[in-house]
Amino acid sequence: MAKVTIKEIAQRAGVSKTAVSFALNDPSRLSETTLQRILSIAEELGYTPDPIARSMTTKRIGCIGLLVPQPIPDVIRNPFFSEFLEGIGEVCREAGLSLMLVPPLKGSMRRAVNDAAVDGFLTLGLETFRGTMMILEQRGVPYVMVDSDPTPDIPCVNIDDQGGARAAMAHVLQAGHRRIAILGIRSGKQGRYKEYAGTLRRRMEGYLAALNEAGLSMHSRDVHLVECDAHVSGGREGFQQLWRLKRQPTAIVAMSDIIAIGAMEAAREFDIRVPDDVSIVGYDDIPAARWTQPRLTTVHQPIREKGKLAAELLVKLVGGETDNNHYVLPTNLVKRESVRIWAEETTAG
Amino acid sequence: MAKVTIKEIAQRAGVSKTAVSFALNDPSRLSETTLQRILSIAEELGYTPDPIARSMTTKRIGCIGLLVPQPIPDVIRNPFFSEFLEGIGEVCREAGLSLMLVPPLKGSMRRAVNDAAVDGFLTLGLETFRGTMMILEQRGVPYVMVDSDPTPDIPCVNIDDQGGARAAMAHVLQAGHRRIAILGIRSGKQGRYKEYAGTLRRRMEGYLAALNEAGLSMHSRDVHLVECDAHVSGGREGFQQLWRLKRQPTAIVAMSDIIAIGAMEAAREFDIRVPDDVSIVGYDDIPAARWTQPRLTTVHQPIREKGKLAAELLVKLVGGETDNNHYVLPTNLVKRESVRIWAEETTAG
DNA sequence: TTGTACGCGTTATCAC
DNA sequence: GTGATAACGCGTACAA
Repeated sequence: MAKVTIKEIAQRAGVSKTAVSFALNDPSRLSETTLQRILSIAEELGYTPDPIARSMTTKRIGCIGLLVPQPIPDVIRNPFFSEFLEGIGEVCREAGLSLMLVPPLKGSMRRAVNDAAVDGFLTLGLETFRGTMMILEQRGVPYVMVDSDPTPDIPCVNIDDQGGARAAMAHVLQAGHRRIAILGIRSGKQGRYKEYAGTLRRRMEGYLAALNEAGLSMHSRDVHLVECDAHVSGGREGFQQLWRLKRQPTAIVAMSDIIAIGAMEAAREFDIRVPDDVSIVGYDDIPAARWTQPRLTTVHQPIREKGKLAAELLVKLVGGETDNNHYVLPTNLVKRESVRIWAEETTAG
Repeated sequence: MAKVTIKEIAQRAGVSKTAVSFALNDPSRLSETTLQRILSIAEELGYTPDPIARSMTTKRIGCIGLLVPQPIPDVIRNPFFSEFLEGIGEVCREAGLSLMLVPPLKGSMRRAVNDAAVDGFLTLGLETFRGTMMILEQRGVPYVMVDSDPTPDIPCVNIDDQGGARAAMAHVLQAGHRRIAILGIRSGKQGRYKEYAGTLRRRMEGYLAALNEAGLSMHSRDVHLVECDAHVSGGREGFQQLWRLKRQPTAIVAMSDIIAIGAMEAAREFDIRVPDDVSIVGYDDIPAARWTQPRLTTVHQPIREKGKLAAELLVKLVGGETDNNHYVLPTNLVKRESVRIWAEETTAG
C-alpha cells in the first residue's frame, strides 16, 4: 500500500530516476543489463506510475470532461443524456479516453472547471454560457459547446431546434387542435419565455412560428406554457398542473420526450386516454418513445451523432488541430400514434 | 491562452511561490499589503491553478472512477446503468465530486486503472475480477466492488440475485409454463453456464433452483438458454433466435429488463402477443418496465440505492475510514401484466 | 549510455 | 507574525 516511486527503484538499482523512466517508456535508450535490472526491481516492487505526476510533464491526462449544468442525478434521469453519452463513448473507445462527468461543484461552475483534471471539455446545454465560457477560456483547455447559443470562434454543435419545434406544433395544429399546452423545460425564468436562451429559445421560437401561422400566440386564451423538470416526475407534475385548468388542452406539446412520457403516465392514472382524450407530442425521439402505448409522436434529433461529432471535434482540438466550425444537425418529425387527427386542414404550400 | 503560472505571479509581485500560494489558499498568513498586491496581479493575469499540479501535493483530485468492463457505449445502452449512475451522482453532489467513467483502454484494464486520475474506484459487474483486483491493489487507491463475487477484506455491494431469479422463474412455473427460455446476458462463456461468475452465476443458480423444484433442468427438452448483449437489439436478436426453435417457449425469463424489452419489441413485429402468445419476465425493474405495453413483470432491485451505498462506502474509504463490510440488498418480484397465468398451481407453503 | 535540471502547486520546515 | 526554501512525483530536453 505504501506507494512505490520511481525514486525508490532508482536507489535500489543504483541508477538515476531518468534511467528508470527510460526503462519503462523508452527501453532502447538503455543497455540490456541496466534495463533488465531496473525492470526486475520494478516488477518485484509492484511499481505503478502515479498518473497525476506523469501527466505533469506529458500535459495529457487521457480524459475528456462533460460539463453539465446540473447535478449528475438530475441530468442522468433523462434518457436523452444516456444516448448523448453513447455517442461520446464511441469516440472515447476509439481514442482510448475516459470520460468525466463534471457537474457544478457546490453550485460553482468555476470550481468545477478549474478542478477537473481533463484534456478538454464538452459543454451540454449551458444556459448561462457567457460566464462559463470565460472560465473555460481562463482554464486554457479546448472546449466544444453543445446545445448552446452559437458563438463566433467557438466550436459549436447544435441541432435544428427551431425547425423541429415548428414541425411538431404545426402537426397538432393541422390535426385540428386549438387548445394547446406546451410543457417546457424548466429554465429558471419562471415561464418568461422571452428571456430564454439556447435550445429553449430556439424551440420556443419554432412553436411560436407555427402558432402564429394558425392565428394563435402565447396570449391566446387556450395556449399555455408550463415548465417542467426534464424527467418523468416533471412530466407528471406538468400534466397534473394542466388538468387543473378550467379549459383543458386537447394537445400537449412537450420540449422533451421524457416529459411527454411522464405526462402519458399521469394521463393513464387519471384514466385519460391518449390520443383519444388528449394528444401528446415529444421532442428528442429517445428509444423509449417507441416503447410507450401509444407510441410517441415526436421530433427526432440525431442524439448519438451529436455526441459523437462534438467529441470528435474536441479530440481534434486536444490534438492541436483547429476547427471553429459551427455544426447544425437536422431534425424531423416522426409521426406515430400519440396525436389524434380531429380535422385535416388544407396545407398551405 | 498561454498558461499563467504561480511562478510568474511570484516574479511580478517580487515574492516567492509560497507567498502566492498562501494568498490564494491561506490568506491569513500574509500581511494585508502583500496579500492585496498578489491578489490583484493574479486577478489581472487571470490566473487559474493547474488542477493536476495542485493534486500532486494534496493527493486529492476530487473525482471517483467507475470502472466498467466494456466500452462506454455498450454499458450506457442499458438504462440500468443510468439509474446506477444516478445513485452515485447523489453522493457526488453531496461530496462535491466528479465522476469518471473508466472503460478498458485499448482493451487493457491495467492501463485503464493506472491512467485514471481518481481518488478511488467503484467497479461494476466485473467478471474476471481477480486480475483487476490485483491491478487495483497495486494502484493503491481504495475501491468498492459492485455486482461481483464477494471477496474477503474487500468492501462489496451486491443484491440478492439468486433470490430474485428464483422468484421470477418460480412465478412462470406456477403460472403453468413448462416451455421456458432464459435470455441470459452475454458472458464470453458461450452459454457454458456452469462457468459463470458473479451476478450471472447467482441469477442462474436461482433459475435452476426453481426449475429443479418443478422437476426441470437445463437438460430438459423445452428449457433453453440464449445469451444476449444487454441492450434492446440484444433482446431482439435473442427473441428471433428463440422463434426459430421448433418448439417455441411459452415463457421467456430474461436476466435484464432491457433484454426483455427488446424481446417484446421483436414479438410485436412478429405479431406475437404478450402475454397471450408468450409470457416475459425481466430483471432489474428499470423505469421503462412500467412504460411498456403490457407493463413488464420483473424482479425489482434497488439500483439507485446500490449505487448510492457503494459510492458512500468509497467516499468513506477515500476519507481514510475503514469498512470492509459486504452489503447485500434485497430483491423482490413485481407482478405486472407480461405473464399469462395458464394454471394456478397450489403453492407449497 | 546515463545523469542533471526543470516544470507545476502545496506545505513542512526553517529563518527572521 | 511574515515569508522563503525545499521536497513531492514523473517525464524529457539537454548535457556529459
